[in-house]
Amino acid sequence: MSLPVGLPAVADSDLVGQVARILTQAIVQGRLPPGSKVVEAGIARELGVSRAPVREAARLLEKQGLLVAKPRRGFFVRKLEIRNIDEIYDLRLCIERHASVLAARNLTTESRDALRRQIDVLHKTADLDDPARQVEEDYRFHRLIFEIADNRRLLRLFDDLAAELRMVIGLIGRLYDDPHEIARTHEPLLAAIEAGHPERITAHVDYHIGHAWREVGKLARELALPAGDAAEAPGGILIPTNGVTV
Amino acid sequence: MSLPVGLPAVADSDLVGQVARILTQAIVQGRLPPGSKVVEAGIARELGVSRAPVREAARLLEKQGLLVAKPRRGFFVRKLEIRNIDEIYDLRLCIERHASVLAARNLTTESRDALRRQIDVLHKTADLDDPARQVEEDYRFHRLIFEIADNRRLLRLFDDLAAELRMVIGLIGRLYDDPHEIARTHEPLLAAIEAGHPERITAHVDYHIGHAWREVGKLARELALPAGDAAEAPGGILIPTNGVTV
DNA sequence: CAAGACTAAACTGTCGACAATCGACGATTA
DNA sequence: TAATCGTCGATTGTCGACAGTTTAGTCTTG
Repeated sequence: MSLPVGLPAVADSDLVGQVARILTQAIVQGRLPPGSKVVEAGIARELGVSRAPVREAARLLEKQGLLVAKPRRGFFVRKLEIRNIDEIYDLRLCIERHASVLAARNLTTESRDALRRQIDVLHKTADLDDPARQVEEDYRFHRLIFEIADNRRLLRLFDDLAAELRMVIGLIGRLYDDPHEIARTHEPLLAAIEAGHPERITAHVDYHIGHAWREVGKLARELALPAGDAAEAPGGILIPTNGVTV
Repeated sequence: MSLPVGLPAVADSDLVGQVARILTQAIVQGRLPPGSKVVEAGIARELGVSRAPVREAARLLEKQGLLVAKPRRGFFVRKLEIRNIDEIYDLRLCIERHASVLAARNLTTESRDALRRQIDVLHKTADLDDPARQVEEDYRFHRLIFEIADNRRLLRLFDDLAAELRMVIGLIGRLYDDPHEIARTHEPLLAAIEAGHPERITAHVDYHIGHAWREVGKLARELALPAGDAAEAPGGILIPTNGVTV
């Protein structure tokens, strides 16, 4: 009768997922720089697979916003423009406020401890002089908040945004000169969440994210990234206005 | 030399996009009911294309949340669970507050008039006794707000959410008994946006969306949709914690 | 020397094919 | 009788191929 003995749960072949992860990594780490072309056959050969899974993975990344598809020309790594950065941070600010308030509402002793532990990790990591790791652990903290908020769509959205943000940060370089600063600024945020006052929470999120936004924006402008007000890519699948046939 | 004669913009071959739109329509209109299996070969045959574009389109819809992919089993229309509805409305409330405030900030006489005209359209549509059309025009109004907010990511997100919402509404049936009610409730919202007070705006959005949320939730519970707290689908592509090699 | 025409290579979009796997159904066994 | 096993059709995952288009490079021409 098959006792529910544990769970080896064999690894799915799932080439598409793997390719998507690998591509994401490559983009986020800057190995595929913004604007560069993603040649399907090249990726396929390099990974030892055929083009079909690569295309499907590329489509996913396109929907996620890391790639842009130009018909008959292929996929390109999305270019970083000031406008993109502003859009990303604007959206992030919007959802992180919300997630933080939700997290406060759902906060348990365990989840609170998890957040505290993560702040400790941030402090410890600060001594390592490993910017990539620092970014990673920072991401972990904020992701925790979204996990506690307990809305899977919100979490997915954050992950998608985070991938783009990593691209930005990777390109721009380290964010703070003092890595301990990064750790310290999380404490009042957590305090506000523990206190549970929505206004205080959003104020702290605004300060926290807004600071990063301004910093990144400043650096981006120094690097003279294009503004990018042009239409760029038509984007998502819009539901056309058709005479519904229900 | 090709004078830049604007705009026929021939329908790109772009099979993937077309298939995605068609599939979206079918799902939203309930022709592919929640939980049903999407057989690649079947769709392909029916549309007269091969499986490759169908798969790519399905992957897009998966990322969008309309489909769920079970490895080695195929794609299934996402089941409607109470939890999904709550997540969708929660996220929608979050972004629509934000978009409305942004829209107020960006409001011009033209965009204001566009919103007013759309309310007129809503009133006119109310006499037609065409629920599908009513939903369509309602969607238009809210989409306008996101367009005015002028953040492409926000807009795309709204479109994605809207597709899921249509599925919900299509399944649950008409939302209001009095279609004029739906039109009237937009007026104070627009008034608040014109006034430009963030607090008043969010309050009105909360009321407006919250009302729909409660209505839909009530109907969903009457239909005894499953709660769906189970893990369901792992979801987005997470960036694994790897030793970065920069 | 620069602008344009032409050619060849590279690449995308799409297709059909094949092996591996899943699910159902009936046979087998305790 | 109920549970397990084996078989078979249906379906997915993946691949290689081919036509049409884009791109890069070369050659021509004013």
